[in-house]
Amino acid sequence: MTAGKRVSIRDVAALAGVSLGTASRAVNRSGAVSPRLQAQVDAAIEQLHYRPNHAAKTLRSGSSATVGCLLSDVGNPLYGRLFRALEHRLHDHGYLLLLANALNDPEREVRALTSFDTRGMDGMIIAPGNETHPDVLRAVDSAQAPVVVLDRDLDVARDRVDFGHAAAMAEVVGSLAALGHRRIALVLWEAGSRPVRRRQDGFLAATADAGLDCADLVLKAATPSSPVFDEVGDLLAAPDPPTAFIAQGTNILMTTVQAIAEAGLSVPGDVSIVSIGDNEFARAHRPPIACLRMDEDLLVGQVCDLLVARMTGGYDGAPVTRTVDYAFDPAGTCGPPGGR
Amino acid sequence: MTAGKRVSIRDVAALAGVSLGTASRAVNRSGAVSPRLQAQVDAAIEQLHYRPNHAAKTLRSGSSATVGCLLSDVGNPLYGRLFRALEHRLHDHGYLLLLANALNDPEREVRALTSFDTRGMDGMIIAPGNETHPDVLRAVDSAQAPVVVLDRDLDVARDRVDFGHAAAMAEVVGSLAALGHRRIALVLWEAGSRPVRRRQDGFLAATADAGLDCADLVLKAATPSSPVFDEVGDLLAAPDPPTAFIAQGTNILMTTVQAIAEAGLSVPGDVSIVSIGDNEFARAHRPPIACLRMDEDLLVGQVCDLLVARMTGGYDGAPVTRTVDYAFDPAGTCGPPGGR
DNA sequence: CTGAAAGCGCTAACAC
DNA sequence: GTGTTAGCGCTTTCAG
Repeated sequence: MTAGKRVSIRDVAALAGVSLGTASRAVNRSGAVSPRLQAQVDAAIEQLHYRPNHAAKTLRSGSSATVGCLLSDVGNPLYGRLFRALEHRLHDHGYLLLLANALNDPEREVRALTSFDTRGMDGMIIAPGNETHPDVLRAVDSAQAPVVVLDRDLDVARDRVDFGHAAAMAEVVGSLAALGHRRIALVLWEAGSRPVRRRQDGFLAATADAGLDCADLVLKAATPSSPVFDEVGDLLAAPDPPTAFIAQGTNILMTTVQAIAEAGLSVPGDVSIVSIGDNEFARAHRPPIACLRMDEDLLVGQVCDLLVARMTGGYDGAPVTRTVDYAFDPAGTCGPPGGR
Repeated sequence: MTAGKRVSIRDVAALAGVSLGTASRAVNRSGAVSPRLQAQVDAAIEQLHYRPNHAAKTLRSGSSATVGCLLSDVGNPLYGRLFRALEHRLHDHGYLLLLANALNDPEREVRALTSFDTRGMDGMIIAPGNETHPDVLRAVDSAQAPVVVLDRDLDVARDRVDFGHAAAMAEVVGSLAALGHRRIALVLWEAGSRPVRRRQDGFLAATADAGLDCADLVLKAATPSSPVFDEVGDLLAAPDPPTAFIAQGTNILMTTVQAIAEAGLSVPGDVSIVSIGDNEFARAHRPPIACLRMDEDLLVGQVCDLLVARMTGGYDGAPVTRTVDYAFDPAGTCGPPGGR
């Protein structure tokens, strides 16, 4: 709203009666400046309402103090919370976060990646939905800045932070099997990406290990927001129905719970249920639904440590992969299979 | 990952055998360039993998092609979806969106605002939680770029887009009263900000207009994620209990529904329920919960039209305020009060 | 239609 | 400690 010409560091230097260089050093508190001159500069800044021009700084210094974040959709609370945590953490290191929702569209993913590159991001945190699309791979590969790939199987030489999906499935299945369950269902959504793939593989391996045959109990919804009401109902009405459900995502979890209730079954009396990931619904449910929990701080810490080390030159060796595991507490909605 | 010096437009010009100016015009398709030279430049771009440097462009041209977005929390799906829609729309106009979550902390809000200013945002879309904090007001007021304030009562001379909360409450209350309800409860969370304030005021006005006295039926949770299970239960157990609930936000809605079920009441047989805002839970519920719906496209359209007009100089008159109304369909969970 | 030249605001050498 | 100077890569007059 304030009119008039934009004030530059030159104006500050002039008003403070110092040189350009000293003004710059004073503004950024880089290099040593005598207390007197520092005070004069501070006063001038205050008086003129001086704000450094970020574009000029970026151009000259080569660093934008910005990290690009490519996610499929912050409309999904999981990603929303992740972004918020990343932002918080990176802010402490002096970085701002630029967010791009690519909605799993390869074109948008490429566009976001090149945009990050063009804008001179100091680093990128990415979880593209298209793990094998050549254009996406090329864009990731040719990025100038360090990249951390988040739980995706991209065939590029980049740092990664993966979720321990298989271990999590093993733990849940083991826990349910120990309670006496022999028919366990896994309900997730159809997607080509790592999390779903690994969960399914892990589930099949874990059930096989436990001597169970549950391959017919893997249910796939078309999208994360497709209701699975009818499918779960059918499963429960079929001969030899599941006595436990592992459900991924809020919507699938909700419609699974609805279908169980509709079938006249109680939780956990008749049927046990486990949510992959924590969410509001699981917490609000009575009793609270047993969850595979991801420690957000731990996750974000791993990602940021890796990225910051690269950005600050603290590490420039071969790409590394870190795995972050889920924690599981069967309390609440897991119990012995009901006597039906 | 590619090593070597960053390629500049100079390199492109040199390889294409044209001058700097022509290269720039060709790259941006600004000004007229002969087809022959255009082709040569295009070839050089391709060959060198040239990417324009955004900082330099911004510095020189004075426009960053970026819009700053200040929200309280994208972890809240409502805001997540809003951001996604804004991003989509503004992208069509050539802008990228920078997101800052301020979590209703005035310090972070000021920081985000000055950060936007420093970085030369072409525009800002803001919904600060602190509507009266002097530092926040000053920061909003002194921003260089056009600002659209989203559903907040900020005392600054800026464009605004407000939600029609009072009209929405009038419609819902009218609809419930017409069904025969005389005891209607409003459950929301304690916050100083416009949406809650306007809803409460609108509700009280609408119930008074309908000749109802429901002032004792306004329930406030401490935070959007505080369960209201017990409070709703108490309300239902009290003499002259409500026969209808209007609930704001997923978590409050869920715990309200839980409490109703726990009290042995059915929806909508005994008790009617309306959700302020659409969400996954409301959709997954059987029957689907009646919602006050905000047309996201309409909302985002209003915001972006206003902002884009300002940014492109299409409008520079006095600040304007637009109101976007909710749509309400009582189907699903609204019916006549139950015979208890 | 094309080329030459100026400079956006800042930092980082380099001298003093 | 402080001042001077040279650009970072780009757009944009201004001549031709």
